[in-house]
Amino acid sequence: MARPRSEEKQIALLEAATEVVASVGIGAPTSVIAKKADVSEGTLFRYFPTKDDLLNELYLYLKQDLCEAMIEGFDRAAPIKERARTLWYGYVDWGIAHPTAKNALRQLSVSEKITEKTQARAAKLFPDMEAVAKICVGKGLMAKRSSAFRDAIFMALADTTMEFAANEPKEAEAYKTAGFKVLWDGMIE
Amino acid sequence: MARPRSEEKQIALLEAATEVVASVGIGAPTSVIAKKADVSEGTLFRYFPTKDDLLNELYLYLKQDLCEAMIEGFDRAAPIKERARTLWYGYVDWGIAHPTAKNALRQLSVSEKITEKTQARAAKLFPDMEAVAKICVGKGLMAKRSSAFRDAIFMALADTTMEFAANEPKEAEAYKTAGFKVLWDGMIE
Amino acid sequence: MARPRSEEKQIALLEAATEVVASVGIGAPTSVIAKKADVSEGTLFRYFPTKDDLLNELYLYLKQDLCEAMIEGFDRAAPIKERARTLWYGYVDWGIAHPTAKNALRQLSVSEKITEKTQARAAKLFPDMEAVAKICVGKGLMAKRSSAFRDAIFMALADTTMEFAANEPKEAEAYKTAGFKVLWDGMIE
Amino acid sequence: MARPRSEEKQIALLEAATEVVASVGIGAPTSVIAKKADVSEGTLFRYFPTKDDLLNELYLYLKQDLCEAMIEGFDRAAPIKERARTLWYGYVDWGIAHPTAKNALRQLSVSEKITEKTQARAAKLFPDMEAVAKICVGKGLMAKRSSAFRDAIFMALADTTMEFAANEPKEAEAYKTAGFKVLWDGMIE
DNA sequence: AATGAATGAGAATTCATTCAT
DNA sequence: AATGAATGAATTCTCATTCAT
Repeated sequence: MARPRSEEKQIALLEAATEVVASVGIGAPTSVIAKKADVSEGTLFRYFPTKDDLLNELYLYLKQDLCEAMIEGFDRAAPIKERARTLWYGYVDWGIAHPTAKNALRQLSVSEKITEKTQARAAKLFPDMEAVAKICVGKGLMAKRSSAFRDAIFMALADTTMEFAANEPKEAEAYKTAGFKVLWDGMIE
Repeated sequence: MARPRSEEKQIALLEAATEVVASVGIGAPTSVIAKKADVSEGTLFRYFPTKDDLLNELYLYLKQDLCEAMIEGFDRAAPIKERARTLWYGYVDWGIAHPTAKNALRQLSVSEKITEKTQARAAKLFPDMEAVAKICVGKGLMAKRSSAFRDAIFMALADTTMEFAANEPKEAEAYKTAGFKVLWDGMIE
Repeated sequence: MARPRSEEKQIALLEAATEVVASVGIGAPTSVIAKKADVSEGTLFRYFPTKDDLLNELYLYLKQDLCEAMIEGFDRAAPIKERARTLWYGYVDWGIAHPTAKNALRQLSVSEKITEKTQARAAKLFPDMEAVAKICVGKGLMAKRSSAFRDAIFMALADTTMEFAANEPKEAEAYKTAGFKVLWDGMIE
Repeated sequence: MARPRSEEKQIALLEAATEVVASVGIGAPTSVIAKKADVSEGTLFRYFPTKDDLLNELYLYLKQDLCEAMIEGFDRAAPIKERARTLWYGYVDWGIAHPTAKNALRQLSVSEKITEKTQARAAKLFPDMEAVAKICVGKGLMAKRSSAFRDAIFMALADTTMEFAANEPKEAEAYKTAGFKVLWDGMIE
């Protein structure tokens, strides 16, 4: 990936892509993204040599943001349930606060365009979570499953929860509580 | 009098579409689908006037199959946990047995192409599940949430479970058990 | 051209074609014409081996109708101006009475699909007119021009006249009178 | 900064379209037009977003050319018959000199593709004609008809005349004289 | 470095015509 | 003879990417 100077433009492109991908999906034309970023069609390809590159970078960019939101306020010294709850709320609240980002992320996640490599890089963005999850659910039936499975369950529950919370804002708090209960009671023996 | 329209071809098209959508996603070219179904491009449009129509029909076709698999062996008289388990295994096992179908269904589910109308028709395919789910989790915290939320949680967990079970067939049984535990312990108070 | 039995169907097809061509133009799908004629798609091609054949036959069919309308009430013994007027009103009134037929005819006339041969056959449909026109304008400047030119002028004026008369029915009579005046005063020295 | 959009190409496309539309009609494939203009298919759609847009622009382009030819040499101070004759010859001679343009214009005129808006824009191209026509035939029977009718008669006669003049170049002058006579004697009381 | 014009390989869809029934 | 399902070439239009300026 060439590294042309203006980081500003790079971010403008990623933000534009977030919006367009969220609303139109992976099939979003690069020209539309460029226009929304206030950048010429050609310039997009100076920052991201390929549309697929753009999508992969976008995936990382969004994951990054999400992860930062999740660790915020995380206290290694807190009791285990508290730590789990912090992560849970960090995740769910981020999704509610950034619906387009969340939607774009979902579109990217199911698309075949995100490479293994990108997924690997994404995992490294948040090594803490790995560790935390391990500690959180070190006992019980789940302990024997891979951490990937636990993460996936966590996310599946959180995704569902944020979806409903976003749709019915008045019930948001209730959904979040209910979702966390499923997670906790289900995963801890 | 003329050659009768063959259901065979319609199914060939749906099966072909399943495979192609599973591997390429919603953007799958109709030409590829037609070729895989061993049918001319024009014929595809005789059976499905529009690509979107094809996708919507495919969604119903797959949901239908899934639902049949789920109710199989369902016994209204069985104890509640047994009924839940039947549905759970029906769902998860179908996904493991038909990975491309399951994948295609996921692609369709997140795409904006599936109309409200289609979703309504799909819901009618499986009224039992509604009822069952209501009975299963009539108590506890979840009782206060909408049944849609419970369904969504069910599916989210099952999707995740089948994903892992399909990837590591040797561990399949363990994943299924673990997944069901999360569902049951999490949802029942 | 094969001559399958039912003349009824042949006419149904021509009538259907008239309507469809009038409203959609030469590009009208044969399938639409067949459906409007209450005949199968394949059958159309038993009556007219080719779409172009259908269009050419349609041209003749409409011209025939028009010509019959024109000669009606024609009196060889009447004074020359009267004869011209009869033709004029025959033509213009036909156009007003059968707007779709007239429109279809116009579409066909400008299309490149009508062959020389068809045009020749059309000319023979109405040999009288030839003769009449010759007599009508045997003197003056026009006498030296080809009869084809006179016919064309006649039709150009009549087409224009019927167009306006059809659009403003209340003024129809006035347009017809005005149009005939141009023809007569212009062509007779 | 980037390559400027070349008016040259736009004109090449319009000229190509003129030829192709003249010979094949409105159904002319955009691919053929693009190739004849020595431009890629994609480029055609950069200059004219839609085939219909191309056709409408072509209509204006040709009308423009025709109108310029008509006003050339027009002298407001000349006697009325002279003014009418100038327009007449301007029109007819243009048609004879540019047979393909004339033919394309006819095809466009009868097609349903030319919008009201385009027709309005075309009318503005040549406000003089309106005025002149009014003066020319301010008296007599025609005075009571709408100017649109007079214009239409003018054009119908001129179209017919140029058709014949173009086909028999040796007789061109005679046809033009004869045609003008019909116009003049017919329209002036 | 940035621009946006140019490209051409597809994409979805239509339709005249053929052919099995 | 009639039907209408099947075909596939042709059509309009889109879009990622390249390249002249």
